[in-house]
Amino acid sequence: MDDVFKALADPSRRELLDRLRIENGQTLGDLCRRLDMTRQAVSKHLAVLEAANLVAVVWQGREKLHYLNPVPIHEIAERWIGKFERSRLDALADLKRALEAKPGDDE
Amino acid sequence: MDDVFKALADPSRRELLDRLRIENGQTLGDLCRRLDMTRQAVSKHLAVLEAANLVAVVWQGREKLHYLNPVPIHEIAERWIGKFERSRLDALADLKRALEAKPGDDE
DNA sequence: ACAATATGCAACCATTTGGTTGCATGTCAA
DNA sequence: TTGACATGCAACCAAATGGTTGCATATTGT
Repeated sequence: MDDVFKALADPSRRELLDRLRIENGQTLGDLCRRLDMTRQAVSKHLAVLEAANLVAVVWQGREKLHYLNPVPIHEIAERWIGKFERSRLDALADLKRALEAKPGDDE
Repeated sequence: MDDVFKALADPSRRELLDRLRIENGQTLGDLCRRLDMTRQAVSKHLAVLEAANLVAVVWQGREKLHYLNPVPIHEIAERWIGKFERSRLDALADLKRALEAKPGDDE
């Protein structure tokens, strides 16, 4: 799971995922267009995304097609973010209480 | 928003958030216990979390109380992960189709 | 006043990261 | 077959990251 978080931490990689979300199954070359980076840089980013299992790859002759795999993101949403969502309002209440309590300590 | 992703990318920092979720309003010292790291290391991580607005801080004398702020995580869930959840099944279908199409190309 | 406690700040270090350039390899099309 | 195209691999580099140690500062309790 750490791989997924790490992969999502980079804006360029999130951009790549966004592009695949808009048009799935693009090649390296496709993804390079208008992405102010070298092909090799993009290639490295894609390797990270592959390692995190966020994109799957299908070779078609000399072309490598990249497909978005939404499963890991879904799992993070379910298992990790979900936890925080559940305690969200409690945490906000704690915060509010703490912020109100201290400054007016001197009554 | 990038700050939030970057902050969430580190396991130690997610651990810290987890601890605050379990018990909100802990001090630096509290958070250091059983966290195999120097106080300064923990302090740096907390600084990153503060910068990302994921924890809020209330000074109480010489103690610094840390409170979880769930808002940024909520926003990411809503605005970013939500997008991918929405196109989730389509992407899975694309993937499946691509995987099935190529290997059995030779019919 | 003073010692203990809770924290901050700065310098330093090793490793990782994001990027580059150069060259090699495999596939398609004429 | 041969040239153009799509990609991979490796070396290299600067900057960011995660961690340390040492010292400074502020607050508390006796």
